[in-house]
Amino acid sequence: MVVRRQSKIRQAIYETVVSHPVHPTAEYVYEHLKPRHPSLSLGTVYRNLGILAEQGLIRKIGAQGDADRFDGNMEPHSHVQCRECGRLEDVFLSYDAQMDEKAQEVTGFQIKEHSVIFSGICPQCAAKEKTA
Amino acid sequence: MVVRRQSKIRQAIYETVVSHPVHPTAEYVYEHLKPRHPSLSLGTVYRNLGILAEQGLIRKIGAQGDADRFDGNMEPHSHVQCRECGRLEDVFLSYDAQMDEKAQEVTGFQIKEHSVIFSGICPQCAAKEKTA
DNA sequence: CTCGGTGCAAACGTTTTGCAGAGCA
DNA sequence: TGCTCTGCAAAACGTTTGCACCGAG
Repeated sequence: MVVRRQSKIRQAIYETVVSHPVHPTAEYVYEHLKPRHPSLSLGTVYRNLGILAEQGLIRKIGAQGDADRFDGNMEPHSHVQCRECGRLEDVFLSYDAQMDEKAQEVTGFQIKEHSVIFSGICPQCAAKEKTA
Repeated sequence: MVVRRQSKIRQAIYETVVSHPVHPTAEYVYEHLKPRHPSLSLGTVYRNLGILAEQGLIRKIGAQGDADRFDGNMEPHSHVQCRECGRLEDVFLSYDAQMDEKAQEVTGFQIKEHSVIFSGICPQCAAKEKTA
């Protein structure tokens, strides 16, 4: 597992994650690619998502919910998750490096980075609640 | 499942989470209580952790790793997680409510709160790395 | 030709759930 | 007594892994 070869499937998986701003799960990527790659197996999707994340080409998001979700946008940014429907979206706010310094002082850890997840209600679910 | 009764086991589970600042998993709580409550079952631990979280008495932490972890400290605070050993600790920094306002403007979500997770290397693992 | 990648299926660890019986109010 | 809670076991769910074959370099 040292020198990686180029595989069509891995490329396709990568492109799926990058071009789908919904922050897909492995299952989602699998379902998306299955029609054009009928022989694709779910294990391969998991393996490649892991490899891509390890190589720093995509990122695994630590969100609430059952399945891991992936993000193809590597610019530092945060996420919002809807409490009702689980929808996960990007939030572009400037990265506050001072927080890392403060946390380092307080904890004694060598802080590398931080991630922020906002939690709330998305516009669609807010509209539904008014109806109900 | 509407009116809750008081059960000794739920009380014991709650106290375990509150008094163990390691942010225990369900498994941890189970192992901790098993000696004094030999009939305890893991399913009951999961059920009660879910109930306690739903009631706002404890909090489920969205950290990296296999098993869910719980926190009995309900004051708003953040967490650091060690990349090496997975250790999870509290970080007390003042809550920045302005971030919620900004995120609300940017996303259109009704933001209720945000959580911050720092990632880095804990002092113990940093020491080990020097040795290696 | 070699070694990494893939498909398949079995296995794993975590969490949920259906059920019958126990226990709190 | 009525309804919740518990223990148990099975199963659901997401994810990982062993293996034999396939395919890129």
